[in-house]
Amino acid sequence: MKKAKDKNTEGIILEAAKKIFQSKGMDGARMQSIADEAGINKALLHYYFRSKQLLFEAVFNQSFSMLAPQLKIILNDDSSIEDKIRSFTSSYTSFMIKHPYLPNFIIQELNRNENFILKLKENRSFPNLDKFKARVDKEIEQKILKPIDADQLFVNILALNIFPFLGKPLIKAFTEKDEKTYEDFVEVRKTEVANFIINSIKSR
Amino acid sequence: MKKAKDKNTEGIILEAAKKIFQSKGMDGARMQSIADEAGINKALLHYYFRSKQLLFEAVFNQSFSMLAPQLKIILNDDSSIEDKIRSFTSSYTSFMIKHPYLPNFIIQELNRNENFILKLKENRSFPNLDKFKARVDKEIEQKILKPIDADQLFVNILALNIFPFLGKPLIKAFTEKDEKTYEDFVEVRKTEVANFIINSIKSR
DNA sequence: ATATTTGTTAACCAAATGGTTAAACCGTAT
DNA sequence: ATACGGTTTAACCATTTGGTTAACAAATAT
Repeated sequence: MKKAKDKNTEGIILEAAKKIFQSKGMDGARMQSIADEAGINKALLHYYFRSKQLLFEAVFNQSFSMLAPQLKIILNDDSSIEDKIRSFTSSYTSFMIKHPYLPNFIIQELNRNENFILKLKENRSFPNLDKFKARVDKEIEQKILKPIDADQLFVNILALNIFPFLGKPLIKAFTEKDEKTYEDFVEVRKTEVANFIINSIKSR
Repeated sequence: MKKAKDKNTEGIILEAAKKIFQSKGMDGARMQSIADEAGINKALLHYYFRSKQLLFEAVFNQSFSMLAPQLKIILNDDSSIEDKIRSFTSSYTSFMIKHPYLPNFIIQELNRNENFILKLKENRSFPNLDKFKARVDKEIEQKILKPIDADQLFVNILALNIFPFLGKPLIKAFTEKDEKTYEDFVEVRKTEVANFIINSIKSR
């Protein structure tokens, strides 16, 4: 369970906290569970991170910042919209297969605390749609794409990629898939979702 | 705050519990808050619903069963896939505008307790995809639709419709919309999402 | 009218929970 | 070796929380 170099207590705590917070959420997580998971005394949590709230924020910020590199693919890359969509869809899905709790965690906590996202927007290099929008509009003008609002397209791309991880229990039940079948189903989406989107927006 | 006929305490409790549970979740909700919201003594909650868990389940089941009529549009209707998609997209979005907490609540609690959905699957008339699948396959054979896996299509439809409510804070931040602009954005989706899907799957 | 059942409340309780404290531990510089 | 700094722990604390109890109120039956 412990990471690379031993005795990096702060890192061990963060790792344990990430695991507990991501699966139980802020309200459901217990400081004692995090301490147990990290194999340390509960007081140490407070020694390193003062309060549950601050520990949570550390975990949340770290989790959220894992998304940025993914979004860069679609937002700050110079390739065509079609290429952006294909590479984002494939890369994002691969990434989330490795971090299945991440989407639900982020979405949930953002909904729990509306003004949480405001902090994020100020501080870090928050994702910006301008370049993406410009490219969409350009390709529409060039008749490569059919007319579509860039925001709508962006939300569609996110929706199709993220939802399978958010709604997994629901989808598994509706489509009567077991764990293995569901994994295959998601794997297929790496290419199918891109085709689905491009089919819809490309001029012919 | 009180509903129609006064003195229906059980109903008042359920209404209050729905409000609190939907906005705070199972873990974040406090029995005292629910009692306050209902304007009654906390002990009455236990008098009518024994425990927090049972009260929660009552709320959850009621909330979940609100979805069934919506899904019927797409699953058990005899119209064409195109018509199903158009009417579902419009009707579902209208419905969720009126119940904005519902999607996040359901998704969140299903993720929190995986075997929760098993109970649902047994008891009630759980949504079934068979008819939808048959119709998709039929229309593919008739060359009305391009080949597509019905499960994938179904998930795409859900994703595009539900995600704007799940990811609202995220989307608002990314696309820099305020509350009003976001409402308009969602309103537009009632038709745009249907067009987007149909564009993608229809043969020409 | 009166007994009985149903509904409602204030006060209380035990367990859980986030957080604190004071002492112990341990590596390192003196 | 010893004093000193940061690190770690066991024990503790105050508050919160879900849940209970016993008494009271209000219908309903007799």
